Amino acid sequence: MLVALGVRIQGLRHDRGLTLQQLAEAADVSVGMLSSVERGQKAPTIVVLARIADGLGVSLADLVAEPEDTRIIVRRAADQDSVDEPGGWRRTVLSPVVPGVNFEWIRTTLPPDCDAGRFPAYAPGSHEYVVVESGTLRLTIADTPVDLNEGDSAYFAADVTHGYANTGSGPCTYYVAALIMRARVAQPRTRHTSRGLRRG
Amino acid sequence: MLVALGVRIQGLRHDRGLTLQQLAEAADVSVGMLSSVERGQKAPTIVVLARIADGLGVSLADLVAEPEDTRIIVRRAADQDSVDEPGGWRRTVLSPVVPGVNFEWIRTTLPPDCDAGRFPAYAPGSHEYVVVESGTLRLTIADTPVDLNEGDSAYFAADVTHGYANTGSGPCTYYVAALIMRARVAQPRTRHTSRGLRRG
DNA sequence: ATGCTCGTTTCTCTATAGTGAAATTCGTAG
DNA sequence: CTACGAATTTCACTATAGAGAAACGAGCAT
Repeated sequence: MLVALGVRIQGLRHDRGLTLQQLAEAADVSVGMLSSVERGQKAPTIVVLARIADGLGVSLADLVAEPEDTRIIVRRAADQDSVDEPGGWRRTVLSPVVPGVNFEWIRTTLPPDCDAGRFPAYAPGSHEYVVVESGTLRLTIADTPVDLNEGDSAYFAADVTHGYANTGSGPCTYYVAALIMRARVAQPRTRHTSRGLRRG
Repeated sequence: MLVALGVRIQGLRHDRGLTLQQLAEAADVSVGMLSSVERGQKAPTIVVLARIADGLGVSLADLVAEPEDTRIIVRRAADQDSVDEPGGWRRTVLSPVVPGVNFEWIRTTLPPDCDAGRFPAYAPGSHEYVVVESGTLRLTIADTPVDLNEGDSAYFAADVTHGYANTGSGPCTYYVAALIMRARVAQPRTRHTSRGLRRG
């Protein structure tokens, strides 16, 4: 875990063509410390890690996030998951499942006067973007209703319950792009970290 | 900066109804340390911060990410930036600018046989998603061309040069959703410089 | 009040993060 | 092969993170 962070930092440094001392100066961290961190031999405090991130021009969150590996994924129209829900509405998932990325892109068509129901609150930091292609969509964020017409777009923080409904007399088609943060709920506690035997 | 992290941790702990000792046990961290961290009196190393994040059931990246403040942003169709480029193609930016979120959602229409040109490589970790609404789109990732027809969607890592072109005889309309990572190039220390994002 | 429990803070002490400079490796030129 | 400059690693030392337990303080019952 430490070495992974180290190689990640080193990779970013090499990408920018920086030497240890250059980055050390830019990040206001000693060269030796930087070297140790890159090789996973020392665990930096968040303050120095934040300085390193700043020196690299990335956010601290970016540094600790797992790196991306997949390169190109194409989903043909025929391969896309189209779900015809009982209520007469149709959803098409446009985005592929990419490990480490919590992005979903969905095209939905609702028949006239149809309520797609409410969705639960996602973890803090989740966002959703909506664009209406045709028709009228009533978006309800927590308890606040917003009416969107053709061409309107909206953004909202998705950490509250939210619902979609077609309030018009014709069908309504809209796109939803969602960045969902994952939040694990109180796992039975991993015991793989039985630290405490190294203290004398 | 440290106190901000502290109150954030404390808030998450209170949300879960945990006491210092409960979280300390769940996170395998001493109570005193946890207390100090919550009040910003000590700077934890990433290993203990990772354990704390684990105990809270959130990812390390979630912990260090700035909290979201904006709640709902609506952009009416009339307010959206529609740019008619010289080449005869039209771009509409659907996503609003949200601080801290590097997400852009754009609808583009290209006239027949039009090349929208190539875009530079973004920072590692950047992604793009594409959906073709109508027509035929030739996507070029690095040197790999991919042809997308109506309804096809694609994902690719945007840290290489990439281009869009309409190779068909009719107009082509497509959506691009982009998560762009920011990367600064070796500035002379501190001072958070701007972050200019733009996307075609 | 007195005693009890729960939650938090403070205390002591050891392990280690972090610095600055010397030592080492590694190209590359002479 | 030797010399030299740049990049990285090792070394000695100081500051502090982190564990463990004691001390503090707020309810709450008797």
